Amino acid sequence: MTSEGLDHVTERPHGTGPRPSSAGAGAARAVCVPAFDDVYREFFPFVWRGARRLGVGDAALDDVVQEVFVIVHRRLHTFEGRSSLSTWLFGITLRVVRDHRRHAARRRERETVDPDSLHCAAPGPSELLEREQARRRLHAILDELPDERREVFVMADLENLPMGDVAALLGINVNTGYARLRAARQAFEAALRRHQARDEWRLR
DNA sequence: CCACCATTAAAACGCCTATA
DNA sequence: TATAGGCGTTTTAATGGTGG
Repeated sequence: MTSEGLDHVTERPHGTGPRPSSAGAGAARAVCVPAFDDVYREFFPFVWRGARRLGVGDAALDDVVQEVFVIVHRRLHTFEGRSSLSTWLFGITLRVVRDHRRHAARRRERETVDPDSLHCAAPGPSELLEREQARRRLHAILDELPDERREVFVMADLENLPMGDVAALLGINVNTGYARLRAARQAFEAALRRHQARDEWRLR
């Protein structure tokens, strides 16, 4: 589920390995800034998915993603390679989504996925249907999480960003990030069980 | 005052890698 | 191949803030 894409441009696969931001790297790092077109092509699904999972409704999704890439286009030359490109992009996505949330709240039209809509999917091939239902369920459960936990959960678990980067992006202590992630996982599992139990009950 | 929750620091654990 | 060390992650306990 991770966007591999252009991550190689900034080296470092997700997970282990020395962190590019680790102190003591006295040697100058040659930062290869990728072309905007390549970034757009490679990371559009990543940004789209991230914004969706952070709670942007279908109606505003295109605008939010567009806004992200407008900023990326403007700021790409400032990318220093201190984190991976996907982390940098997610930071921008996060700020745009938060702005969107504030405006949506002001307009009293925060967009959420109606959990009941889980059962309104149009008929089709069973596999497509199952996938669509799983996607809706995921978003319905994510909508139940508090924003702070949702952000950590989406970045760390769903997009596989390293916790150090997640914490830095959110401006929190890394252990706080882990505590939130743990709480989010527990809440997610509990919600998943609730949804499954409700489905089984309805199918009787 | 008390209970609850979030945050933080520290310790413990497990995995990976470099080296002999 | 065995082992030491590094690093990321998890767990636990302490602390502070907030609401009833």
